[in-house]
Amino acid sequence: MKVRIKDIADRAGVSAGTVDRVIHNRGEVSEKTRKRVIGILKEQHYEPDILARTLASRHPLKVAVLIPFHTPENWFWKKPLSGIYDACSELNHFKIEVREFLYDQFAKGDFIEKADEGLNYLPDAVIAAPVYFQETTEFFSRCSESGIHFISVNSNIDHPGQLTYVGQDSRSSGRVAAQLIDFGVLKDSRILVVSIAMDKDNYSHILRREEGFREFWGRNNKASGMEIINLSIAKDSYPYIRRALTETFHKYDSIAGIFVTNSRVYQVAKYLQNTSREDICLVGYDLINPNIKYLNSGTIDFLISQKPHEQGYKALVTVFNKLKMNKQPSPEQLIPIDIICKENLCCYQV
Amino acid sequence: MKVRIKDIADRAGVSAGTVDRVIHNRGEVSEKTRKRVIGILKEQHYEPDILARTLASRHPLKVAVLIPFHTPENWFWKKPLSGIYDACSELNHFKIEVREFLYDQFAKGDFIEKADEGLNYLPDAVIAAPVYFQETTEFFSRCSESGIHFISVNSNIDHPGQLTYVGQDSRSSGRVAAQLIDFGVLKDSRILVVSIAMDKDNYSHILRREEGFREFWGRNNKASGMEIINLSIAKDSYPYIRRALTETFHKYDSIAGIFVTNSRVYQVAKYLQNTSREDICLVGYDLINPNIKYLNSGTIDFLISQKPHEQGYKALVTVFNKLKMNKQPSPEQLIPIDIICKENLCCYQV
DNA sequence: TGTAATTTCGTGTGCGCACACGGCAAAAAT
DNA sequence: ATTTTTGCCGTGTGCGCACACGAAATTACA
Repeated sequence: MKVRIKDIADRAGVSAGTVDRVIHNRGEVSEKTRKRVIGILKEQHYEPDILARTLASRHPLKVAVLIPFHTPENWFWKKPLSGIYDACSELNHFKIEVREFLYDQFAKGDFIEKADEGLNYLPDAVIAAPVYFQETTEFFSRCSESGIHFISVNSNIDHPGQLTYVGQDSRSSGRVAAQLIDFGVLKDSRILVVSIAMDKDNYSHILRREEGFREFWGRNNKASGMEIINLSIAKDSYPYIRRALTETFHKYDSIAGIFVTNSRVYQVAKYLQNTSREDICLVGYDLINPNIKYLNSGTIDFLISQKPHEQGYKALVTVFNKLKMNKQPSPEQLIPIDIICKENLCCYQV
Repeated sequence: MKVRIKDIADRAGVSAGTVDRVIHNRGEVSEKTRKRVIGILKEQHYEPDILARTLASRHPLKVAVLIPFHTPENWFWKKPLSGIYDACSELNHFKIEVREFLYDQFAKGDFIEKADEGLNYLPDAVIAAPVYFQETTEFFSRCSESGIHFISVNSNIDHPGQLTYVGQDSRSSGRVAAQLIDFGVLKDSRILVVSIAMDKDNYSHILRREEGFREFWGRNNKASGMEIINLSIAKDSYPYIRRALTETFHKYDSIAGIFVTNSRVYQVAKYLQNTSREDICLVGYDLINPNIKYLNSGTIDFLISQKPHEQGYKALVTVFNKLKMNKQPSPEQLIPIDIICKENLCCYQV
C-alpha cells in the first residue's frame, strides 16, 4: 500500500541512504543512479511520511512574522498575530517555530531594520504585511534569492514567486456594502460615503472599497438614481467628525444611507445617535468593541469583518501545508466577506 | 523541554514498559508503582507525542458515519459527507478510517439496521444525524456502554455523554432572516412566512426558524406593526405552490416580504418572477443551484447557509482532536449563520 | 604499479512510542 | 521440597525517516 524509502531502494537496487540523498538533493550520488532513483520515485508516487519525517528531523520549521506591532490605540494587528499563534499551537506537534519581527507601521526605517533581522533569523518562510510597497518588494526579492518562501497578508503586493496572498477582496466588500444599503433604502436616495483618517496600512483597501461601492450601481443599475456623496474627514477626533457631518447634513438633506469605509464607523454612529438619526442605514467595517456596541443598539445596521484572525491563521496553515505537506496553495486565498448584523453577531465573536 | 516516557520512567525508578502499561491501563502493574507513576505523569505534565504514537501504532482510528444517504432529489446529505472526507484527507497521515453507514431517512427500520452495522464495525467514534429521536437515543446509549464516542450533527439530541453537537442555531437563523426582511421593508408591512413540504430531517429546524423569526419583532419591536402571515404548503410541486401563493396574494394585498423556511425558496422566486413581483423582499435557506440562480437574478435577496460541508468537516476534526489529541471540545459547536447575497456569493462557493 | 585523493554508496543509530516476549521473583499448588 | 502458577517488570524490536560515519569503488597522481 504505502511506498517507503526502503521500497524505492529495493527497486532501484540501492540502499535507503542513497534514496535519501536523492530526495534531499544532498549530492554524493552518481548521476546515473540519481536518474534511476528519481524515475522510480515518480513511478511509485512516493510520498514521504510526515510523521516519521518530523519525528526524525531535528530542525524546526522556522517562520518569521513581519507585521506592524499593535498598540492600545491601534489594535488592528493584534488579531492576525493571535491567529498565527492559534494555528501554531494546533500544529504544535510538527515542530514549528514562530518568531515575531514587529515594526512601526509609520516608520519606514523600522520596517527595513526588522526585515533585516527577519532575514538574519534564517527562516524557512516569512509572513509579511506589505505596508511599504517598495521596501517590501525589495525584501521579497531578497527572500526569493535566499530560497525563503514568503506570503503577504492583508494587502497584496503580488510579488513573483509569492507563495500566496491571504486577505479580503476589498472591491467585493465595497459592493456588498452597496448591496446592503441599496436593500435598506428607497430608490432615488442620497447616500454618503465617509472616509475617516485613512491609516497607512489600509489606504489601498479603502480606495478599492470605494471603487466597489460605486461599481455596484454602475454595473447593475445605471438608472437607479442613487446620488452618492463623498466625505473625507482627515482627523479621527469626534469634534472634528461632528463638524464635518453637520456641515454635510446641512448641505444635503434626506441622506438615507451612510457607508463608512473603515472601522471608524462608531464615530458616525455616535453622531447619528446624538442627532436622532438612527433610521439612516449605516454600514461599516470591523468587529471592534465600539462598533459592536452600536450594532447592538441598532444604530449600525451591518458590519463587514476583515477577519484578521483568520488571515493570520490561514497564513500559517498555508506555510505548513507547503513546507511540510508539500501542498501548493492557490495563489490567492480570499477571506469570505461576512455580513454581521445584530442577530448573527454572537456566532462570530470568538 | 519535552517530557518523554523514558523521563517518567527514570523518575519513577521503573522501565519505560511499565510506564507504558500505566498509560494504557493494560494492567500487570502493582498498585503501588501505578500510583507513583501516575503521580509523576501529572506532576511532569506528560503529553504523548502524537507523531511517534501514530507512527508506532498499528490500529487506525475508526469512525462510523451514520447519516441519511443522498439521492438526486435529496441532495442535502451529500455535503456533510464530503466535508467529512475532506477533513479525513487532511488528517490522512494520522491513520483515520471512515466508514459510511447511510440509511434511508424515511425508513425507521433501515436506520436501526444501519445503526447495528455501525456498532458491529467496532468504531472508536460515531458521527450521527439524529433523524429518529427515540431510536437515536437508544443507539447513543449503546455507544455509551461500549465506550464509543458519539457526536450528533445537524440537529441536536443532547444525549448525556455526547462529545459535541455540530450544527446551526436554527432559532438565531430565523431571527437573522427577520432582521434582514425588517431592514428591507417599510414599517407596518405584511410579511409572509412560507413552509413548503417540510422534510423529516429538517422538521424541528423549521419550527425553530419560525419561532426565531417571530421572536425578532416580539422582543425588539412590539409596536412595529408588522403583520406576519403563515402559509404552509404541503407538496413541493410548482403548480401546487403557485395556486397556494395566488390565493394568498389574492387574500392579502401589499405583501412586502417573504421568508421561506427551507431550501424551496426557489419555487417562490419562480412565482415572483413569473408574476413580476421581484420587488418583494425574499429570504430563504441554502446555497443550492436553483436558489443561486435566483440570487444572481435579484429575485432572492438573501440566502442563509446551513453550511452542511462545514458541519461534516468540523465533526470529524472534533473526533480527531478528542481521540488523538485528547482535546475536549465545547459541548456545542454552532456554525456561524452566514448571510449570502449576490455580491458576496463568490467567496462562499467551494 | 602503487598510493593518495575523491567519489559513491551502505550501515547504523536515534526520534518517541506501542507492543510482544521473556525473566524473575513470590505465591500457590502438588 | 519441588514444580507450577501468577504477578510484576525489563528488554527488544519496529514504525518511516534523517543524518553521521565509515567502507568500498573509482579516479588521480606519482
